Amino acid sequence: MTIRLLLADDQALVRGALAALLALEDDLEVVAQVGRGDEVVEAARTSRADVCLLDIEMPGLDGLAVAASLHEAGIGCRSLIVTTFGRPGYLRKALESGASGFVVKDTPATELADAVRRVHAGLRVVDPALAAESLAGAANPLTDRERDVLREALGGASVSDIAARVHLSGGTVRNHLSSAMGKLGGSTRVEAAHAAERQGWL
Amino acid sequence: MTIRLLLADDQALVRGALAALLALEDDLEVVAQVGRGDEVVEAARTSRADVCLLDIEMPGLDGLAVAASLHEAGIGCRSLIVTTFGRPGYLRKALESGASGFVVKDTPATELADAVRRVHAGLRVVDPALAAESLAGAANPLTDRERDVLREALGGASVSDIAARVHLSGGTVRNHLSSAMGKLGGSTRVEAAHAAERQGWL
DNA sequence: CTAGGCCCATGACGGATGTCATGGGTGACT
DNA sequence: AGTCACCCATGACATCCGTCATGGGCCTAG
Repeated sequence: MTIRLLLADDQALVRGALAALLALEDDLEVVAQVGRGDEVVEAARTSRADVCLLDIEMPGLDGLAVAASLHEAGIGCRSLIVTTFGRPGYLRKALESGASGFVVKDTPATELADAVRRVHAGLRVVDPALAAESLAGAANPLTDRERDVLREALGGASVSDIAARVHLSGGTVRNHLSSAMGKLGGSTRVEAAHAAERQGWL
Repeated sequence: MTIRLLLADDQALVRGALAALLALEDDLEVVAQVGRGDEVVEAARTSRADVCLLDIEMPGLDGLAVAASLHEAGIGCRSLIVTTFGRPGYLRKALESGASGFVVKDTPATELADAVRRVHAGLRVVDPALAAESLAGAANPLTDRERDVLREALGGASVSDIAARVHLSGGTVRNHLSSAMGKLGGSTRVEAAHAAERQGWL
C-alpha cells in the first residue's frame, strides 16, 4: 500500500526534482503535479491523493488558502506546506488553515519522506526551530486596514496612490500607516511594511 | 565516462531533490554539494567536478561571483546558473562572469540534464525567452553611486540613514536618488529601487 | 588642453510624509 | 447604557523628500 502524493510548486524544476527525490522511496508515489494553486483541489480529487505538498508562493491561489480549501473539501487529503520562507506568521496561519505539516526548504532532503509519512499517519509535523519562534512571537497586532495599506506601501507607492487603490482619503491612509509604524517600530512606511512581511503579517 | 557535477544551492531540500533528479541519468554523477557560495571553488577543486550548478542567491558569495571565481581559478570546471529569477541583467552578468549556461527554475525538469550535457560539451545554454528580453533591454544605465544608494533605499531607509551607511552627505544622496529615479521612471525612491532590482541592475 | 562624465556638496523651494488632536460612525462585549 | 476598539475623515504642523541650479574636484577621451 503506497502513499499517493500531489506536488504543487510553481517552479517546474523544483517540482520535478522533488518528484525524483520522493520516487526513491518505495512506499511513496507521486500521482499528480501542478504549478498553480487554483488547480490543486481539482487535481487532488481526480488523482485521489493522500497527501499534498504545497508551496506557499504560487500563482492563482496561495498555498495557505489551498490548504484551507483542501480541508473544507472533505476529501481525505492532508496537506504539508513546503516553503522557502520560515516566517513565524506563516506557520500559525498554516495550522489554522488545517494544514497537517510545515517544512522549510532548507531542511535536509532525507527528512522529507519521513515528514510525508508522519503527515499521512495523521500526525502533525512542524519545524522545531520555527515552532519555538512562533510561540515566542506575539500574534498579529495589525488591524485589517493597516494590513491593506501596508501591502500597498510595500512597493514604494505614494500616499495618494495607496489612497486611490484602497478607496480612502489620503489623510486616513496616513493615519493607518502612522499607527502601523508605531506597532512595528519603523520610521518609514516601507520599513514598517517590510517588518510586517518578515513576520508573515501582511 | 560520466560527467561529474557539483550542486550549490542554499536550500538543502532543493539541493537534495536536484541530486535525485540528476542521478536518474546514467551519464551524470553528483560528486559534491554545498550550501554556501564561498565553499564552491574549494569543493570543485577537491571533487574534480566537470560542471557546477549554481544558484544565484546564496550566503557567503553570490552565484554570479562564484562563476567568475571558477572561471579565474582555471580548473576545467564550467558553470551553469540555475536560478529562480529570470532578470535580464542577471543573464548578462552571468555570461560576462564566464558562466556557460543560464537556466530558470521553472523550465521543465526533463531539460536540465540536457542543459548540463551541453554545457559540459562546451556549448552555451541560455533560456531563449530570457535571451530575447536581454537583447531587447538596454544595458545598465546606472552609475556606481546610484546603485549604492538604491540598494540601501530598497528596505525603505530614510535619506539620512542611507547617507550614514554610504558615508555621504544627505543632499548628495538625494541627488543620486533623484537622478536614478529619472532614469528608472518612478516617483519614489523605493519604486525606483524595485524597478532596478527587477532588471537585475542593483 | 579641453570637453564631458561622474562624484561630492550646498542652498532653496514646493510638495509629500509622519504625527497629533479631534470628531463622528459602527459593531461587540459588559 | 456605557465602554471600547476599529473605521473614516479633517486640519495643522514640523520634517522629510524630490527637484533644480550651481560649483568644485577628478579622470578619461579627443
